[in-house]
Amino acid sequence: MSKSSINNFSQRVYNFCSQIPKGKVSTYKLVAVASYGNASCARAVGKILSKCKCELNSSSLDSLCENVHCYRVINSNFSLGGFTPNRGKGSREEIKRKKLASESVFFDKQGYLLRDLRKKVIFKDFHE
DNA sequence: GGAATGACATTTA
DNA sequence: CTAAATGCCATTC
Repeated sequence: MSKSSINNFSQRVYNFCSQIPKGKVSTYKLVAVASYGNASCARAVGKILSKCKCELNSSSLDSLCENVHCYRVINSNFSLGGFTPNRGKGSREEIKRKKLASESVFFDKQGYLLRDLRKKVIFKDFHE
């Protein structure tokens, strides 16, 4: 019951996230606006993406994330956010940064998107 | 149906 | 920029 009613939400979240092109990133807020109409459900978006099977087995770092592009979604304040609050080397946040760095999207040592890139790599042009 | 949860956002200090 | 407090909402227990 609780699933079939608003399940479109999860569908849209995955759909829009897969629209983010390589070399660009978006935010939970923008995904929320695109999939729900406003940013109030940004927190729910994160919960959905947390289950996009981004389990990183030490064997294969490049997992199913490639299909969902969930690592291309960052916080609205341009910080990496997401993946896990656990910081330090070897953490998932580190891997998220590496993945984005491989697409020329760099973050400073504090975990914030470089200012020069903020108006260039933010993707917001979602479509149905 | 209700309480707890979380890869968030905004405001204030 | 950091930190704390408050609001938000789909999902989960």
